[in-house]
Amino acid sequence: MSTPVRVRFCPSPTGSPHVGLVRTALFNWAFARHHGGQIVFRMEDTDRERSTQESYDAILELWRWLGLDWDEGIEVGGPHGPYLQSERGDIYRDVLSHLSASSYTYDCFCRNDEVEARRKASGSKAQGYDGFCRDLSAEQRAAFEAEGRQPIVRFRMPEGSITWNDAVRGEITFETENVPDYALSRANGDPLYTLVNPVDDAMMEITHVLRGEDLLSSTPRQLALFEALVELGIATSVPVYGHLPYVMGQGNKKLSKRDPEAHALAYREQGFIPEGLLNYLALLGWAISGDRDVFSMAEMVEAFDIDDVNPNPARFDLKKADAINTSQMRLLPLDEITHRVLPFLKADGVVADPVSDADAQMLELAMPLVGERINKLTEASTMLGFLFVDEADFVRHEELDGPGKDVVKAAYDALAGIDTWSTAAIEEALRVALVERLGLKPRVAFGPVRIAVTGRRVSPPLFESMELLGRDRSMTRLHDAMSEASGAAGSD
RNA sequence: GCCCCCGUCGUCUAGCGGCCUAGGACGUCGCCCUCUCACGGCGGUAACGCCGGUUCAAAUCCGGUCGGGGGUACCA
Repeated sequence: MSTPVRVRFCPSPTGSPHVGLVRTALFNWAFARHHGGQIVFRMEDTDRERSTQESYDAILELWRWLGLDWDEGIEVGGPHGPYLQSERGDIYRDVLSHLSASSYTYDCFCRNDEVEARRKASGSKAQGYDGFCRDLSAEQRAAFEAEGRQPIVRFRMPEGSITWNDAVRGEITFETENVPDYALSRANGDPLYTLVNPVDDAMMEITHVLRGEDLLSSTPRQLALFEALVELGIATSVPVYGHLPYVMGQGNKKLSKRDPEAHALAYREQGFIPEGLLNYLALLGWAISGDRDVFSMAEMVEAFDIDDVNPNPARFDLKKADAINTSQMRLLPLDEITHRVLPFLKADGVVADPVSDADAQMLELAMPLVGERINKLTEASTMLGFLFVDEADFVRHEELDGPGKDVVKAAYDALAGIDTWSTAAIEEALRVALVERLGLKPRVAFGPVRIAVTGRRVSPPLFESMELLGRDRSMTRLHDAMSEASGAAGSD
């Protein structure tokens, strides 16, 4: 048996969580679960300026909604804590001192403008730090300190080349001459991502680092640091790195926080179900097979592996996301849909919170009519609202024209005479009166009636709706509609 | 500039040397079903960036080229 897999979620709590972040988490999750491994959740909040509690909360909320669970870390604890980087300062300082004692790092006193000036003077076209402070003499150092300068700590990149076998891209090599010495800490002593990310991966015994392609070019320096950590006994081994493709927006730019479709939590608000979002996101860079794209997370876990991931960037396509969500909705049993739709109905004021017995009863009767008709949870409110509203608050969202009013009148008259108020009886009466007697096409016949009774052009099936609404309320609405219509049509 | 990544229908992808006159899905177009909507059914549209090479055989391997993207921070 090989080493058990350990992966991590390590978001920075800055801003609203991005769908790309979720995709990365999903692949890590599926990978770990597929291999029976473990997932560590830590928060990378070393950027005090940008980290916020709101973002932190939003991320956890999102993960829970999606069902991306973890085994160790934030809120569940574990043997490698704390899992909040802002609480690991002592650890980083300690690592830094070990690194420094073994000359893996050096203090750098340079200011940016000085580096810039030197580059200009030398005519070099290279970017990045020039290594000026690599081998400072005691005198030079003393002089800088006398000026009151505070040094930052830089990692001393080794000579030669660095190669790794990327889990999604295969072998990648960088010459270290193209990788400048880089900063591990700020002048004020605060550790930077470049330090804390590999250090935590080492100490938390992460075996596979699956992350966004945007971090690919920082991998050689992390690998170099890792070698140092191994030498120092801080890390036991170097993890496998795999760089997942970008999630792109419109055009050729990566999906930015400014794009509305980038915000993962917005999908919940729009009525997506987790199964739908996750399923769609899984398709961005991975496929379960050549002829299928709707699947459960259990199926994904069963089938997923990292070397099947496609390295090309994927464009986020909202239309397809919608379609996948619809397919997942169709897979839910009716009572589950009802259960999930309820919070939306409450939020929209369609039903009271808590739900009254009468509303609960109506809902149970009405859901079969809309369960297969809605593609998002939010659609239930507009579709069902007419059944729950008080007559005094009922509004028709569509106008009825003169002919429409006549149809409603005919419908009213036809329904006034029926004995039993049932779907079949209502349909029979209306068909005879409107289609047969008046010779109307069905859509012309039932359209005005639908508007009169439900207030909308689009509704659940009409006859069933009327049965549920009941005779009195249906007749009242028909009556109101034809009266109002005649009044409104009078001037035409 | 330098370094790195990527390159199959409009989009997401299947394909890992012959099963490919390239398959599926979304989109789109047409038709059917139909009391609206949604669903569903049928059919059409549309791609291996380009040039060389390897091979009996290349979308699949290699090289180049072009194109796109990313990095080049005391951000992550």
